[in-house]
Amino acid sequence: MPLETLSRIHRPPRLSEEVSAELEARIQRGDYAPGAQLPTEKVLAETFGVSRAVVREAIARLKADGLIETRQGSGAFVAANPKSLNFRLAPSGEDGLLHIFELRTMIEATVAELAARRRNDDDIAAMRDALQRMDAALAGEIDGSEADDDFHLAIAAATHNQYVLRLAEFLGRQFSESRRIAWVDNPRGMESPREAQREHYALLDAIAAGNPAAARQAAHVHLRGAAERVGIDLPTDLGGNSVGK
Amino acid sequence: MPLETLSRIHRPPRLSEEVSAELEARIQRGDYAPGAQLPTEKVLAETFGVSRAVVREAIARLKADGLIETRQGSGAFVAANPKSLNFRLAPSGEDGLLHIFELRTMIEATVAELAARRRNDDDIAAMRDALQRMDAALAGEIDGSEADDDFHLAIAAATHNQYVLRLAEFLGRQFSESRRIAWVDNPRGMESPREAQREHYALLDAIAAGNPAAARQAAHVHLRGAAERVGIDLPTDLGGNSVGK
DNA sequence: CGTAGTCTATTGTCTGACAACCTGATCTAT
DNA sequence: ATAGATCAGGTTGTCAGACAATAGACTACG
Repeated sequence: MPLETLSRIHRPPRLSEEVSAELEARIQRGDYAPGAQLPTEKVLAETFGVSRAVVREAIARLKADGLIETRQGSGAFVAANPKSLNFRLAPSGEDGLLHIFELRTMIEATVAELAARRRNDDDIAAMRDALQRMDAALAGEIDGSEADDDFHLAIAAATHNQYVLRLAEFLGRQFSESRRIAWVDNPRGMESPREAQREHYALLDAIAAGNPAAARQAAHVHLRGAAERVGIDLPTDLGGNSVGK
Repeated sequence: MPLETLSRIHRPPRLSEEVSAELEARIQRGDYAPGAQLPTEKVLAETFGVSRAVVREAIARLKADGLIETRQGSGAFVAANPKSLNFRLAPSGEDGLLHIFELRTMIEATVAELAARRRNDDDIAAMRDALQRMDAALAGEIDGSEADDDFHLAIAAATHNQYVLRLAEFLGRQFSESRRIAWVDNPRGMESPREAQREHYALLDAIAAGNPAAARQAAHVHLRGAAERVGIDLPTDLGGNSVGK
């Protein structure tokens, strides 16, 4: 058995993926300028030595990513704006984590405020359930991060706006990534989840009471606390803190 | 030319898109549980009454989105975590556009508030430049949407938070999509860009003056105006409107 | 009981063809 | 001569059928 076979174990050949990767590289490299027309599928197939079906799948993938768009009868074109089409949060630079916490604070405070105005009994029940599962996790010393996510998603769901919920889901995934990073940098922060849980209940109470200002404030307190637990001091100019004054 | 042709202008039929949308709906609805095996391409093709090539393209798209994964010789399976891994804004349902405007209002108001606290002279100059280019576009009856985007991005940049800026860029692209859809549904909205421009200058003034509450308020007024111009009445519970009281 | 070989089902790829559509050139009528 | 209609070629979208590559199950044999 040649070594090549072994290497293929974790690198199974997918022609369409190779083609789409090559095309993406050419676009990012600027070989095909934004708005320019790509070679025809026929030409691309001959260029890469594959069938037109493979080229079509590769193009379909790039089309799904928003990098190119096709017009029947006309051709395929590089998207006008091939900037960062994917939104990923990778903490980079001195203020990376700080800026991520700022963003999260802004979003969650606004979401909490709206949730306080629109929540119904079912929404509150979902939040309370998540927190109780987190209590159980706390008592059993097991992982409660999933219940934590569920709590924040329940708040977003309480806005009764599908796009707010989807943005919260999207950002939640990105944040859980940075949360892991913050955790390895400062494991101490994970030792005081009970403090976070108190803040969670304060936030729940404000939303349940239908007090938008208090909900916004509680979200700020929680996020500020979460930031401090990983050694970050949030600036005071994010708004919301002055609401209670 | 039949009316049907006109309606197709903003609803071109794409079989693969219909199939992928239907499959995605079924997955989100839970018809296919996470980790479960999908019907074979052959079966799906017969079910939808299309060719296998169409089904393959639909699957390729969902695969690119991370919703499903395929194994040659085995089958296609729903991803273990079939939440919306990608964040797309496609207005769907009765309140689609309304909810999108709500989200945009929440984000932009918060961003404007922070920008009012952190902007420096360069930031203000960038905003003013974008608005002046929009004035020129207005006078020449040409497209000013790019300058519009630049203005909103300049506000996001004034927060001096890289992630806020990137989120604004990301959402801006998604919004420009829905803006086109809103435009074909209600072209009248584009006939009063001067009104929007006045709101822009009010927003700029508030940010330049360093007045966070006024900036938040101005952002709300602007977004409410933009929504009204396409025939949407935003609810009054989004916050911000009570700041001035 | 276990193992190797076989067999079948499924996805990946190829080929060829036709349909739908766009673009530009040509033609025609005013 | 100009504007609109018509036509031809090219491009993407879709279809149909076939074979290759792979995975899983089944069977026969030791």
